[in-house]
Amino acid sequence: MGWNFNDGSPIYLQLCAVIKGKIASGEYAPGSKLQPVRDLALEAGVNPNTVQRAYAELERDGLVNAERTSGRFVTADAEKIKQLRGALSSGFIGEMFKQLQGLGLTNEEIIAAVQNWGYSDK
Amino acid sequence: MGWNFNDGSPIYLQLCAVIKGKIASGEYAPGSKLQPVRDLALEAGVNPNTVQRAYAELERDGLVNAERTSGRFVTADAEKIKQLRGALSSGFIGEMFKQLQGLGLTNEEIIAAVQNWGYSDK
Amino acid sequence: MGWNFNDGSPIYLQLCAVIKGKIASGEYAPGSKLQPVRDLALEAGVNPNTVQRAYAELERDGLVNAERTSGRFVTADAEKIKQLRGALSSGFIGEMFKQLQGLGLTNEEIIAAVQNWGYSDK
Amino acid sequence: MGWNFNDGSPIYLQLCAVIKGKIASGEYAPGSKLQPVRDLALEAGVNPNTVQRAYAELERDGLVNAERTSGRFVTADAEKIKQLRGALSSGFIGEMFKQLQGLGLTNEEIIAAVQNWGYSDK
DNA sequence: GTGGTCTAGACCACC
DNA sequence: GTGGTCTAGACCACA
Repeated sequence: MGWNFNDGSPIYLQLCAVIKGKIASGEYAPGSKLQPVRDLALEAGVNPNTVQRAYAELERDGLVNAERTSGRFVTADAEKIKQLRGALSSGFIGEMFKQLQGLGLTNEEIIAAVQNWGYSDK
Repeated sequence: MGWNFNDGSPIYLQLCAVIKGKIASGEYAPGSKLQPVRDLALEAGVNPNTVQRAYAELERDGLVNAERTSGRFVTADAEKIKQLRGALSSGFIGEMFKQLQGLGLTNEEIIAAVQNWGYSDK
Repeated sequence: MGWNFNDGSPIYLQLCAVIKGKIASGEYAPGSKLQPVRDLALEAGVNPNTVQRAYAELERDGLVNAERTSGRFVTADAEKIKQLRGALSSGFIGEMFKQLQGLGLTNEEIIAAVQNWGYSDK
Repeated sequence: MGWNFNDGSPIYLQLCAVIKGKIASGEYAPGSKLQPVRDLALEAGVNPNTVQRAYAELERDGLVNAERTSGRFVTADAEKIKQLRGALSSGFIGEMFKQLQGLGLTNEEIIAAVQNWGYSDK
């Protein structure tokens, strides 16, 4: 897997974002165990402290729970995950609206274009 | 204007993208003069050759025309600009679909979410 | 091989033209590997960037494909090469017509002269 | 008029070629007076000796005659001019055949292509 | 070792 | 002063 961090924002936030995506999509199943800090740090080529910080962030959001002796686990709370999905979706949709509004399209035009795309295209 | 280049992709392509956006949105009006290569290079803090390359790319796309001694100008061809808007819109929309499909949403759910977002507005 | 650049037009375009000729004639077979940028630069006595630019031009035309780590290859698309042959032929023929029309010959006279030349052979 | 000399061959030969073209096409009418050496040298931005040499070459070919006191004149011999036209035409046609043969076309294919071009195209 | 990008700085043609 | 081209040399990603 390619862990690339090159967009200028803090690496720990980029890590968070990627992990959130995997949780939201189910790639990291509810209740499953996350990689140990050191493993992920090695795999991603970053400092373990950076991973620690990312995990802490996710913990604060209630998306992962730390079990002192056995590692960290994705929350089993389906509601939490559903909320996360909603938040991420909202973010992507909002970003799209922002861009298209910047091009001068109205919300109505945007919605029409999205419908068009979604029904006709792959 | 903030010219930030920090996302890992080639600078000349990022320059292209930004300028395309400005042309598509009308911020750079059809037929108007673009900044001279050296000026933009100075302003963006990059080498003039890099700007040259970006402009050359846009010229190949037919979005700008170089007039040997007087500078470069945004195309006055409204059709070209319309096509550009379409292409950019499509790109943003497609990106959103890709992200949301990655989260496990169907196209129908995506469209519904977009409608929701667009009508309640941000 | 003699790489001479002395006709006033940009070197990278002359490079393009020569290489196109070799591709069209089959001297560079479809799918075969092109010389690495640095090799050709050395052989032709020009800067590697100039060769790079020529190759990029050919790539944009779809005549060569770059494989990141293993080099550039002539397209294996026979149709592309056939089109190239057509374009080059057309160019040479058009040039001849232009010259002979400039001498005051009609198209009919030109065609007759060409037939004459072609059958008696040189 | 743009007198450009940048193809690597001796300038006096390039001058000859251009002047021959003008004589053959009738732009320089039979019997008409040629520009004085110094005028042409000035206009073309070359050394008068170079023009002198070009004129001498044309004189040797019998295409211009020097009248010691009044200047040089295009030959009035229609046959000479006709021959010149033939020679130039032959040269252009031969060049085209060479190029297209180099692309792998047979003489028959070349003739067919020329007919095609001459009848259909502009 | 391959292609790809970037910089720094030069020269040219044009007007 | 404008765009266009070229050189020299550097660094990066990839494998």
